Amino acid sequence: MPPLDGEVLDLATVRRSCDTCALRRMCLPAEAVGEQLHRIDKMVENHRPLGAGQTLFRNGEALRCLYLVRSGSLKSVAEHEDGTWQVLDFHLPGELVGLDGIAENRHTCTVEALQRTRVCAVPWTALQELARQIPALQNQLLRAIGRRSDEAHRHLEMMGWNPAIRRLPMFLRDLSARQARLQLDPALLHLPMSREDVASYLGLAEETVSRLFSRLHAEQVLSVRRKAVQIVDREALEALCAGVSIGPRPRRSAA
Amino acid sequence: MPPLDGEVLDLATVRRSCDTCALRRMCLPAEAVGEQLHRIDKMVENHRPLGAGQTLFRNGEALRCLYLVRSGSLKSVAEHEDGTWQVLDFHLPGELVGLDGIAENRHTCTVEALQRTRVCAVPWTALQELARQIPALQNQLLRAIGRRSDEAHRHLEMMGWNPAIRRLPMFLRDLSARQARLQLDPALLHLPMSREDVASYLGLAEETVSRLFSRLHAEQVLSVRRKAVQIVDREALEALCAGVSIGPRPRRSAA
DNA sequence: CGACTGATTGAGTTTCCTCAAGAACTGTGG
DNA sequence: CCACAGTTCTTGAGGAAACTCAATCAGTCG
Repeated sequence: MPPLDGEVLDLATVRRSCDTCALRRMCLPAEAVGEQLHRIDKMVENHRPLGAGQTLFRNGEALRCLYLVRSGSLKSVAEHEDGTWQVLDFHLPGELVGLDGIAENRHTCTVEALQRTRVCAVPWTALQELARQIPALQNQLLRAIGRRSDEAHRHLEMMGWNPAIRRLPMFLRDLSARQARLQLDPALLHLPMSREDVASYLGLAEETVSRLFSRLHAEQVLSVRRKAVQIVDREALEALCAGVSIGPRPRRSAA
Repeated sequence: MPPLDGEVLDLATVRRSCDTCALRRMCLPAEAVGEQLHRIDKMVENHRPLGAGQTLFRNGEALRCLYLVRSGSLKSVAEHEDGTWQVLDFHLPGELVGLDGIAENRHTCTVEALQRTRVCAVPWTALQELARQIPALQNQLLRAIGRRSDEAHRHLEMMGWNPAIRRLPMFLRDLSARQARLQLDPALLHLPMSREDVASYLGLAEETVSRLFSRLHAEQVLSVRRKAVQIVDREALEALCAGVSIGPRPRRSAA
């Protein structure tokens, strides 16, 4: 069996308590102390590990829980009526999943594990109730949802006006930063998703993504071997991210 | 002076109280009753009307209030470092504005009036506090933020894999539905934004949008005269929205 | 070791962008 | 009230980025 990706912290161990969890600071109980922490802890359900390709929940299902990724990774997929689909997000350890169900009390996308993945499950009604009692938790929750739409907006900005050669570096930079937060080497990426997934996420064709990887490899910006991607020249990568935009011309300052 | 757009309900009148507001059912106090309604009402600040082009808040400003559009319309604009910008959203009466500031306690985009516009302002800290006391309000608030990211995701889906000829009809259909909620004629649109704004929102060039309007006019789907757009053949418009997608091929059902 | 899935590369085509010019509307001042 | 200047919108021509189709090349798993 190949070594699992993203297992450098002791994330793979079965959850004991929030108190001892390596991800606590990135999680909902980030600011909770003592008794509060205990109440949050009691609420969390264990959830059996997901194998690659298994779904955490499906589009249309009622919202039951929010999930926090402990180890592994997942993707959020929007499924269209005509059978096409689109990757909306990837989820790494420490990230909250399931927020898509809040508006309608029903999930609006399907979340699927990209590899063997463990999550903590937090029942939504209990969480809402507890948030009412613990102001810091309410705040944490509101901000988590807010962050989700900010991220969607950043995704939108990337898709809107950047050529492909800029999108892929931006994606890799983002992944790298998220790895860094997990105390993993920010230069050594193990993409858990397929080229097709990356392409869908970036709004490009699979072939285009593949060509770009090859090109960046040839130009010594990356070292690419299938899913193992190493950032060889970070400055060059950043330069690509910052490359001249082809968006609308700068506006004259409005009234 | 030309007649203002979107003034069919008595939205233009100065706010008296949430109790008598035509937009109440779409607003935060939707489910509040009696004493609760009064407490929400007391919290709302009057806000002077904005002229076309004036900003409600700017990118980077601290989050002070959420705003509810009473009449008129606004756009959310993301401003990039290199001077380019992108329209992320349009806001019509009954819609909540300012949620972009929640994650970081600081606004991440600039919101600008497209025409003469009135809003109600709700101080954020007071709202948070009150939400703690009124569960229905907390729920309303969480769902409002959740809805915002769902909308961003739908926007993303539209931008990701639809040809231009499909994006514009989808945009018009969306606007039409939002007008219908305001009890305005869903077939008669008065676009308050410029072609450039529409183009930016759809991730297209201004010229492309213009050409598409002309084409849809020629094909009797729309009647277009500058900002006055009439949906002549709704079925045809829907058909365009549903047109064959060029996204990734349908997935075989995953494990 | 062979079949299968996923990734890469090539060739040709399409969509949509850019640049550029002209038309329509808006508002201002004579 | 009309003429003119400034915007905004429309239309045309040409080109480039990225897509589709198709074939080949790893790697993986039974």
